[in-house]
Amino acid sequence: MTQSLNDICQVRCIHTEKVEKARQYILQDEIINSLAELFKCMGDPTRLKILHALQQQELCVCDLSVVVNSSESAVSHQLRLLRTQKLVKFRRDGKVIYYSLDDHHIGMLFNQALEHVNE
Amino acid sequence: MTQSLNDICQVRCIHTEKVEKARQYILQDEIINSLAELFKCMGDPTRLKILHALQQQELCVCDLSVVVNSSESAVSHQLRLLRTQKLVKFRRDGKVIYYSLDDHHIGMLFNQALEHVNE
DNA sequence: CGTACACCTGAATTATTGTTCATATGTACA
DNA sequence: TGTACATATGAACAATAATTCAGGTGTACG
Repeated sequence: MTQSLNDICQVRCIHTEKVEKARQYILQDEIINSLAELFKCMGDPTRLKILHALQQQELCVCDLSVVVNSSESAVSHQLRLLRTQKLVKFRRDGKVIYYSLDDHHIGMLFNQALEHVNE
Repeated sequence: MTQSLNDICQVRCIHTEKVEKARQYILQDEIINSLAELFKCMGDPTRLKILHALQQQELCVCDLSVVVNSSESAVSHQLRLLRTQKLVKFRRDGKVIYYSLDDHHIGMLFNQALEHVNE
């Protein structure tokens, strides 16, 4: 798991104690990667617009493409990503597929980020 | 600002009322782009590791590169990005430059995201 | 059935991004 | 002033990602 002090490269490291302290605080790569995936998902204007629109109400692909001003194909591709990351869910009603947010944390992340931006 | 119903492409749009409602909810592109920039910043494992380490304590570039297991140059490049986005700040002490988080929202975003991942 | 329509998918293309390497700053200290 | 060291930077390269285009599902309804 956590490497000991002895394993730390002594050449580059300046503050050995601080580095050791930081090492014990490190998150597993698996967790870091999941977090990065999540943030990456929200790091694209088109996807953000989609998520924000879905925060208000469920929408079909067709409507979404109009609202976010992108092609249906592009929106569909992005929705697949968002689906994979469990950010959105969908229900089928005949030919139409309605998308909605899958997790209330997304909205909170969105608002939290807004506070950072508005400073 | 907000376009009226008449401006909506009637061909692609299915649910006119829902689309109109969504249009009134739309955020300015400027805001969306700022948000996307912020999330994009947090959408990379190396940068996330950096941010997480800085959540605990301030660290110099040298230490950071050891902690996140990346080259000093790579870390320096990433830090510049984080600096530009006002996610981290720094202070100089002789030859050494110490970095720390610039905004408490970052930590909250981090924790909020963790909750989404842990489900 | 077969046509229409909402949506999905894969390949291709172009744009963006992360890292490396070589070199440049800037500070301390002899 | 000159050397050492911490950090920054620019160019180059490889990897990733967003969009478009051309077709492929799946459902409804005549």
